[in-house]
Amino acid sequence: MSTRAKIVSRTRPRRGTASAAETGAAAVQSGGNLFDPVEREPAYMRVSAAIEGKILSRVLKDGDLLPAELDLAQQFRVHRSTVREALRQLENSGLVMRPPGAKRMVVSRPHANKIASGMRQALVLHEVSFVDVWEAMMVIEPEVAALAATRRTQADIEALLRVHQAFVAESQSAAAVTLVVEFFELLGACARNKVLVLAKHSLAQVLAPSLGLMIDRVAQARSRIMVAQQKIITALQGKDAEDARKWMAKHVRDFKRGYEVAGIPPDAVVSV
Amino acid sequence: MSTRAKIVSRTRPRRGTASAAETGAAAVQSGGNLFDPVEREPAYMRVSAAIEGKILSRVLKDGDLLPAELDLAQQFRVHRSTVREALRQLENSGLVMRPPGAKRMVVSRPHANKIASGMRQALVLHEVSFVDVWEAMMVIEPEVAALAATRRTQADIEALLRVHQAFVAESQSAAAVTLVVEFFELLGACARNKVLVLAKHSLAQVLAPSLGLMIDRVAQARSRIMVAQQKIITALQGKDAEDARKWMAKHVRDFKRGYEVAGIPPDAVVSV
DNA sequence: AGATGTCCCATTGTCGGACAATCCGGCACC
DNA sequence: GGTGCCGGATTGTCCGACAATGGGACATCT
Repeated sequence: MSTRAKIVSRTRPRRGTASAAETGAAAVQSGGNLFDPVEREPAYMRVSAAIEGKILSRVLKDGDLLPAELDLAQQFRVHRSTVREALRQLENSGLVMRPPGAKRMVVSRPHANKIASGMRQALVLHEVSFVDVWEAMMVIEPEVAALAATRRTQADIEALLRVHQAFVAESQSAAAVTLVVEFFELLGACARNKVLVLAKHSLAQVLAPSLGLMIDRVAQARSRIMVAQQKIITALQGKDAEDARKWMAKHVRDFKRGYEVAGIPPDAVVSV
Repeated sequence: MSTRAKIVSRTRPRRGTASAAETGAAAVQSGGNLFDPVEREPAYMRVSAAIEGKILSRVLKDGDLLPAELDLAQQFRVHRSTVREALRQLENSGLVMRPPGAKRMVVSRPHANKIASGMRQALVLHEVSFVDVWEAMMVIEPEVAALAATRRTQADIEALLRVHQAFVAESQSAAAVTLVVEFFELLGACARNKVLVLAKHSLAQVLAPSLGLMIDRVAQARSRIMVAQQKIITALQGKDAEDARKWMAKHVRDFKRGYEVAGIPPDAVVSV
């Protein structure tokens, strides 16, 4: 035994590291390796996985509030610090959150924003270029517009009109970009498809900063955006999917032209 | 002062709670509220934000290894537990990871898998239905196929052929689903667009489980998949974007038919 | 009654310190 | 060259402590 074992030699059970070799069957199949790598998973992982499991299987529902840290620590037979590390993971992935100015944490469904910011991080770090994002928009947005045309309600139209008019009014201010993005978001909502909304949302997030730059530099950008929005709304109003698709495609294509005119190289990577 | 202040009244600076009221300007604009909510952000948040910043701004590059926990603790003037909580956040978001069997953590770009699993969680918790996912595939996959047709290399074709043949050979086994998914992934790679690959990847992940179910239940599913893959490969080989798009659309449409035949209700929500 | 102050407790955020397990590099030994 | 042992570095986990805050319950003031 090491000489470093000072005074006390507390035989602590080392809870996190023992139980290996669980998948006894099918050992001699994976590429000739007789043994699988022994699995050593830290306790904080297991704790967070356990809680995550309860959430995903809806034993813990949206809005429920989690037991206190000490409570959890006792249930898992683990120290509070360990529980806290697990909680930080869950908090980060958006599965639990703390309403501002509250102590206990509550279970929550990750909001689109959470996913989008993760996506943005990934894209930034993978040095994705502007054309990549644009291409994705070119694929998704027109189809979303077409879907929106068939599913929009009257309330949708009115909301879109409000945002459009706000853009017309404030097209010179710095809020213009926000309004353009909001128009896209709203249009996504009309399509009534959560998956596409999520994807769109991320794209918009990533694009927004450079979009602002472009709008500032290109004189006719604002008027072209106005026209496109107008045409799209009209198409939605007439439930004309084909027109909606067409105008949205034109709208998105304009972005690229705008970037060219603004002198932003198309392979510029998106950044924070 | 509370009677609970035992013996020692360590005047600890309470690092996390002080510096409020930083945005002095523009106080009287947000809906008539004179004051912004005072910002109390826990120290572990600040630490993780600080490290995240260094990563996103590439001061810490992919592959660099992070300073030791104690080191960080000293730099941030904070306890090691606090640093560890911050690290758990970064680890969870995929910005740092630990190569199996190493001590120090290394900076890493979040892999597509990481994002996809976050996306999957979100979709599950938002009770997204199968049609939603399918609709998204209907939008994305054909366009990706078209892009792939114009950009594929000879190596791509060969890789696709290998997977296709593996599917033909093993189409009866349980590995069949994996191979179908892999075909999609590979096709995405041909399109040379990271954004679309990311989106596709998530969709495939979400769809895979129920897809397995469907293939097992529907007799002619396998042969239809074979034909579609064959046609798609041929289209890619001839760089025929239009054909690629058309066959992929057919391929994806088949999935829905398969679900109908298999008796899986189209509005069944995806699950873990 | 309603507003306000007081006291206590539960819970979180943070800290200091401790130890075992493990990885890694070096060094003697065969 | 391979092998085994040693010590430093670092992580995983624990223990225990305390301040700050939120939330009640309750008394008090008007």
